[in-house]
Amino acid sequence: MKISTKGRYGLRAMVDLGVYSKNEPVSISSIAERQQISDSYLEQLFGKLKKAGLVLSIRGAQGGYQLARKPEEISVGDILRVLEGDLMSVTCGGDEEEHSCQASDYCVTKYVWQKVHEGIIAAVDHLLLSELIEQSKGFHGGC
Amino acid sequence: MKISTKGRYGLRAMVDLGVYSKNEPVSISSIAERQQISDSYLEQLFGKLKKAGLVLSIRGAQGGYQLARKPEEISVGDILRVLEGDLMSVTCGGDEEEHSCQASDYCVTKYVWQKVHEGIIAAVDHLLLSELIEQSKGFHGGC
DNA sequence: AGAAATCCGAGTAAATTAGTAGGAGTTGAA
DNA sequence: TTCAACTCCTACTAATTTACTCGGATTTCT
Repeated sequence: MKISTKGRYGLRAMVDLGVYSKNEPVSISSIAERQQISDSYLEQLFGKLKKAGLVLSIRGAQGGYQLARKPEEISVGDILRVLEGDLMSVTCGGDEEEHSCQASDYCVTKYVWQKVHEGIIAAVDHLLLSELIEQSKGFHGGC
Repeated sequence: MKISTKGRYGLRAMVDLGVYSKNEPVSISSIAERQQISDSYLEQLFGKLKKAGLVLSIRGAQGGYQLARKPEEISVGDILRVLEGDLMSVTCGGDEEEHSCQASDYCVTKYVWQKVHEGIIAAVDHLLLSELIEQSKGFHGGC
């Protein structure tokens, strides 16, 4: 079980965006260069982040992206949910309701996934982008 | 982010094994039938569980598997770690140490994965197989 | 002897992930 | 007013991982 590059790259990119945001928007290519991520792949991620309302875009030359909210109002969970989909599916069998436990909404392993889900959510929803940005500023960028 | 069939099937199988353990060993084929999982796939999973010391095997006719420890001494985390590998890799870049953060053992996103990891571990290590077995007995098997 | 089981490793099909490519539309500035 | 720097969008492909299957060897009870 691990987080995909979407989540990893996206989170780094959002931190980068926070760190390098002045008054002007930040371009994807500058983030990509600093973070050593492919331009076109990052584009895709920002498409999702924009659609989810976490960033704003300014088109055209000298355009780029900005955080849509203050970084203390964006949690790591917000970001990861957009990029990773559900952080932990809670269904028992697979993605959909299974024949073997259709009637009862109870099921042993579902209980387990529920607990794991709660653990993850508690962690990521209490971590704010602002914290990461501050830390990152102190520590000279990096991965 | 989700748990693969290895983890899901394996957990169900371990609960099943606990529920149906009397004095005799329980065969893979019987578990597979009750849980609607392919025999040969389950075999693989039990291979891992055995190697990890969570189950014992008895070979030959009328052979099968038994829990290696009392179910209250086996946590869900024990099982999932065996079947899923690390529950959450904590490295920042990918699987290995990356050039971009080799020197400092600090890195912003690594901090995030660490927190997520702690959340997951806290959840699964406090859930005991015995609890699931008891619940499952009450609720007529199922997924 | 023979059936019922574990054991073991190789092979494969399907799904997902990761990343590319190409081009259309937008805008600021020379 | 043209050009370059951007976002935006969608389709495609390569690589990796997952989810199995298959065949056979070995062990052991009856």
